[in-house]
Amino acid sequence: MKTVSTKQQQILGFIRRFLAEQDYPPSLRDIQEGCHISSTSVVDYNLKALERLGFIRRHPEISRGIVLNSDSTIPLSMTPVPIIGMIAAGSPIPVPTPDTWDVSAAAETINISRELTGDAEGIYALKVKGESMIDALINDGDIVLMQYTNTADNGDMVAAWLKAEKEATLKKVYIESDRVRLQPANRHMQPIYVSPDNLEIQGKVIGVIRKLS
Amino acid sequence: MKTVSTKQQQILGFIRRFLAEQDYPPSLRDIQEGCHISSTSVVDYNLKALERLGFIRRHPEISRGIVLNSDSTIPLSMTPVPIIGMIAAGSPIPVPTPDTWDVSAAAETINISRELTGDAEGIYALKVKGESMIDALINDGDIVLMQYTNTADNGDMVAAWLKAEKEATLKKVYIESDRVRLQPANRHMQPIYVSPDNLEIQGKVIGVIRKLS
DNA sequence: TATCATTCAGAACAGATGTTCGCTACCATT
DNA sequence: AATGGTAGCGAACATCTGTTCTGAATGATA
Repeated sequence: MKTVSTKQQQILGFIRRFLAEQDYPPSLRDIQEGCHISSTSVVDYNLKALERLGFIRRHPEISRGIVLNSDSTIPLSMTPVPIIGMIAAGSPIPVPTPDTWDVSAAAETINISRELTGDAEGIYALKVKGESMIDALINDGDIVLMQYTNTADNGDMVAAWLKAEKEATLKKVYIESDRVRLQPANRHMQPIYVSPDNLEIQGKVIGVIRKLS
Repeated sequence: MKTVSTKQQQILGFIRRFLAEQDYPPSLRDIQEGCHISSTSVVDYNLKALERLGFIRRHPEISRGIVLNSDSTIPLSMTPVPIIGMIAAGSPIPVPTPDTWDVSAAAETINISRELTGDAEGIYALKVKGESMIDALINDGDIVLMQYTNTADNGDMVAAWLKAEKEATLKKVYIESDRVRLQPANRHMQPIYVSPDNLEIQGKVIGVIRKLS
């Protein structure tokens, strides 16, 4: 393993935050809890990796003997984004809570270049389950980058929940006089029309990532 | 006890140094060794005092959970000086070693305002024993502030060791053609003359402190 | 499928570390 | 001399904390 994994980035970020807040370094168990890691051995394992990669220095047998190396800053060009759950046609869309913002609280994260995320807050990701989003040009296994919002401008691609149909979908929204047009990204497919009352916008899609092998 | 004792200043200084060097706070035992304190309980005792006085914050039951408060800097106007021994007419003058420079290594220290010490390094103190220095206007129990040096300029008050007489004395030195004049601070008293070979200058007197109750 | 490296889980261990307690020493005051 | 507060000593204790070990998933590779 030559590159720093997302878990290691979480740990690194946690140490940095802990240091800023407490003014003393965290213990393994502090990191364990803070990053929701199951065992101290896993923390140790990853800290060793981080040390090997030169991000931190450790003082053996000394409590809280973790020192951040000056160059341990995660490149600003990348930012970890929490993957807060799955999105599928038939199941409710996971909604981020203030807690899930925290990268260290997420079970899974993905590193996104700043070019995609910008500087915005409230970025999270959903993993697409099933092929129901095909008409949005989104396939099974894709990662959808979301920006938290309750509203949307015309033309925005959003994650929408259709209350009556109990269906999640990714579409472009166009607000028309008394109804909302949900337009598939695939221009050859037909839009659907829903009443504003039936629509719940769960977030704005700001990107899609497809990892093929 | 409303004021911070010299031992507490030592501890404070040690914590600051340790933090600067290691980037993580010291344990009680680190402080114990670093300040040559006999028991961790004494460290704990003084840390509690320091916390009460607002110099530090402590996180109970957390290893190295010591945080310096921002205002915990020892006032620059004061600097602790090690008292490395006694000076008496008939006994050799204690000579400072590189080890004794360290305030935290000294058995006793005294806080001196910077007006007296200046910014110089190699400052130490001697406690005067006996009344043999009366002619230097120095009494029993006075503290003599010394600056480490082997040489002296004309007119400097020095701690001198007369080899032949096996005598320690505090006098002003004036180098004359082939001899050295040792002039008492008290102008009414007569100088003595010694050969340069018979003279060992142990340090320059830069101040005298007399504590009268 | 078989194999190997990576990552993790869980537990146990040993050492590091903060806390506490009874006792002593010193010093100023009564 | 008696007293009380401050400071220190030394040891014991409980917890915190880094380390280690065995075994199990997991994924990539052949």
